[in-house]
Amino acid sequence: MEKGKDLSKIDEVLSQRVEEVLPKKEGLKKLMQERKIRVYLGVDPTGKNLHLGHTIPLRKLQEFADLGHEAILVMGTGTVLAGDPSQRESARPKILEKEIKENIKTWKKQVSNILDFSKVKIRQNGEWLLKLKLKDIIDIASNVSAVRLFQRDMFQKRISSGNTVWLHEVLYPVLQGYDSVFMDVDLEVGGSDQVFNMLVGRELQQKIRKKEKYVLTCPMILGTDGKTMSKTSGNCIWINDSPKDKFGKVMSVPDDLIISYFKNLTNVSLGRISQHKKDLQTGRNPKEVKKELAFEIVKTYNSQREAEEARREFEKIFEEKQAPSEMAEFSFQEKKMNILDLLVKTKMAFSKGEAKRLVVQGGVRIRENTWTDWKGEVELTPGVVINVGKRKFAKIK
RNA sequence: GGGCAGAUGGCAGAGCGGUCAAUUGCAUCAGACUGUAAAUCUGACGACUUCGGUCUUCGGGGGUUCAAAUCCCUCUCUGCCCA
Repeated sequence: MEKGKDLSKIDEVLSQRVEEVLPKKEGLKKLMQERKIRVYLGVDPTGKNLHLGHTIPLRKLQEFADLGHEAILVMGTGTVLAGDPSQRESARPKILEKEIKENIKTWKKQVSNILDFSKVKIRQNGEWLLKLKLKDIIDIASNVSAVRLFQRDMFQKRISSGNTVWLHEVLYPVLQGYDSVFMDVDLEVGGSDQVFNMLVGRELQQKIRKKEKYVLTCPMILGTDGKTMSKTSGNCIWINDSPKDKFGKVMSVPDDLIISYFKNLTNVSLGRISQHKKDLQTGRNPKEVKKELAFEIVKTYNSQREAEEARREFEKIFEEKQAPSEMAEFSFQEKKMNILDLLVKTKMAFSKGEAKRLVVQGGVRIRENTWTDWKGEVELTPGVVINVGKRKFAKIK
């Protein structure tokens, strides 16, 4: 049997890392057995970086491609101009064309570890959205109820708190929905925050082309502080983060997210994950499980080798409290220097005031001994290691 | 077109003539503790300083006053409501 039509494979793709399939999983399953389907994932190039949450639908898209279906990644060069209002308490700031181009460039690089571009096509929806004439837009819009667009949670919240909703924001789902029609897709995948937008596309497809479009939503991942991962809250683990940072950030994630991270962000088998779950319940040190998670994540998004290095560094610095193997080095003409000046010059403090604070609070160590005299002079012998807090290190050359 | 509200430190948001370098929350940083960069607790959080202080900050400009984030004028910007 062709692997694309293997029922158990189809089942797997439609259930693992999937929140729900609308309107019904059965119909899509049947369709996938009958023929090659066209599936797409849309992303708006709003920022420079992608975080781990974005990887879930991206990987899902690749899975469809691997089964031999036609997968398209759409860069929202048209929709980004309207700005997706989903989960937004205020309108997005306008974006410049230059930024859009740069974002697309860096995004391609970032997803290249996840998507196989020989199987996944990339398109830009500006290609068709920006060519629409007023008449086209009116035609499309006549298929969507304005009341429905306004009923969205976020809009209601804004209205009741005295904020406004802009017309272009209301238009957003309509534009995104038209992507489905233009490309004539059978399925759209996206994060569960996208259900509304994706369903508008389904409705348009039904009304304009008289065809069914399925919608598959992926779970959203929570960030390092246990709240929804989002740029503005600064709780993201970025694809671009260095292996060391990624490892550390995963270690700082709340314990009860461990299993969900395993499921959604790694390739670890379900059997192994349920073993981890049992271990956690029976009192195994969550730190150990989390270290394994961090290792897996770095391995998935970077490489096995980098994962091993990151783990070693982590153990060294935080468990054995040793200095990292690599640190910034500084060389000076002077033989001695005031501790405050030294901290500022080695960029471990932004100002002398901050440097003083760090010294007084006992956060500064020189040669592993806490240095408390903020008026003191430090001898700049080569090889001396200065560290501030747990994470900042510098060495005299 | 009419009416009204507002602009304060990274963000949110108090203050409404002196005791304001500016309450508080979040974020951040350090310390203690720990299993982690978790949680919790403690402290810090404009700059400079001979550690006594000094200087620059509350949208821009001007003014009143011994004294202004706070009052007046003006400019710029933003939001809401009605039409």
